[in-house]
Amino acid sequence: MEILGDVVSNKRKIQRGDYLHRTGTRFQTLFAVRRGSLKTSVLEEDGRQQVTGFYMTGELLGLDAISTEIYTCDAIALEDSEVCEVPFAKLEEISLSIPSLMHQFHKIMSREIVRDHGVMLLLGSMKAEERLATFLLNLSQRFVIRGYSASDFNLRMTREEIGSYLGLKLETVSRAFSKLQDENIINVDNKHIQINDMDRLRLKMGHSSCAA
Amino acid sequence: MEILGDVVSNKRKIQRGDYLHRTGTRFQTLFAVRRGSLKTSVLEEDGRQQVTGFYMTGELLGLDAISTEIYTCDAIALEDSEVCEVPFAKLEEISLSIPSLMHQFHKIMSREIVRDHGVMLLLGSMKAEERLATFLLNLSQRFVIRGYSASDFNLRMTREEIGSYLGLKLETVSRAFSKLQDENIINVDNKHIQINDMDRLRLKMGHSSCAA
DNA sequence: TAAACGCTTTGACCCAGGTCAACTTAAATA
DNA sequence: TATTTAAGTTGACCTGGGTCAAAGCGTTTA
Repeated sequence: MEILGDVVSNKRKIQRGDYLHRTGTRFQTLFAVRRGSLKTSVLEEDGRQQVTGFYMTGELLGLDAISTEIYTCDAIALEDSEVCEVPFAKLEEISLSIPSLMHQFHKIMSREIVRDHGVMLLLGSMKAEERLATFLLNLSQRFVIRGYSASDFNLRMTREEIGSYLGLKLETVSRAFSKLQDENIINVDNKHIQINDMDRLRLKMGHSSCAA
Repeated sequence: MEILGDVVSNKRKIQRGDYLHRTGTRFQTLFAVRRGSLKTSVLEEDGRQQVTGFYMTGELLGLDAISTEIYTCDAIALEDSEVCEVPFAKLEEISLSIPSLMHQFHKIMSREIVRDHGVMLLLGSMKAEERLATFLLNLSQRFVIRGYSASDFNLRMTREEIGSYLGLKLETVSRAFSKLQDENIINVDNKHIQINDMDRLRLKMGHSSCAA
């Protein structure tokens, strides 16, 4: 990622709620998040919408568009953010002369695939509470990596967006938050989350059946 | 894909039920399916299993392993099959001198991401019947590309495997098959599927609510 | 040919989570 | 500061699909 940032950099500010790119428009650049956070979502003809990912500092958007050279999803800023444009053709060109850059890029794409498989597992086989626990632990981990607290953070997305990502309705997300709070595993104050008992939250991820 | 096949080829036969690779083992090669079909699945500590993909001739397995250099899922043959080993280091090396090969490879990885997003949409927002319709149409399309009939084919996987992939129980899959047959949209005889009304099947994908 | 096994179908029942609605709180706008 | 609007919580009720059980088939093994 650092290498990427050095290679090509044309910064772009984007305000909360604004589109970074839209489904169906021509693809030319990837975007590296420098500050803030974004969501990506796909929209079906019948209006159904599914959030496919949340992106924070250092993460890369647009990988899906390489195959058809058209963005396959919308990317929208969850807060005022800043991204770095990475012209894809240029990236490919440069990686021809910097093998480690190419290798790094392959790893990043692969990581995206692994992440998606994780979400598929979550959507395919987990109960509501397990999904939310998994989601919170994933966020927590990503905050830690960026030097923030693992156990005290603010959500950038709404209950509805979380629900869409987790394959749940917003009411179910809200109830799952309340349940975890009742059990003293987390504290919820609107978007402000505190994790009181990381271990028990981890247990929640695993097996709902085992009478936690 | 054809280029890939030319570049590196060390064939390997694999019998029905055998593992092509296992979760946790060291990654060195991608695999291109030459004949037959395979499934990939991830296994959780608590025994839960999720099928993450079905692969047929010409498709590429192992992309998930690039990021950690360890296979993140099991790959198992659904029938007697043959794959072509593609040493990844060699692929990267060669693509340095053949830009079009590198570009093609990037497209393939990207396509996998798009495919996964499609599955996420399916798992996150579709009803049982819609999921099955989507699945059948996807298979149909892939058979057509390979020169087989779009409307008459044999499934290689069990109801349980379909269920796992679609986030449903095998009984639900079976019932959804029966329902589509009752409506004369498809014919089901065990693993033999005939699509009688492609258009109505497509409608099923979209909106269950609209009283089809 | 029988026995055993795995896969599939179907029915009866139940519950997690969806739906609908009322209300509360927070944030944006005037 | 009041007013509107968006976001979140909670309750009551309902249903799609999970669960459990029984039976039907097809295929392999003895």
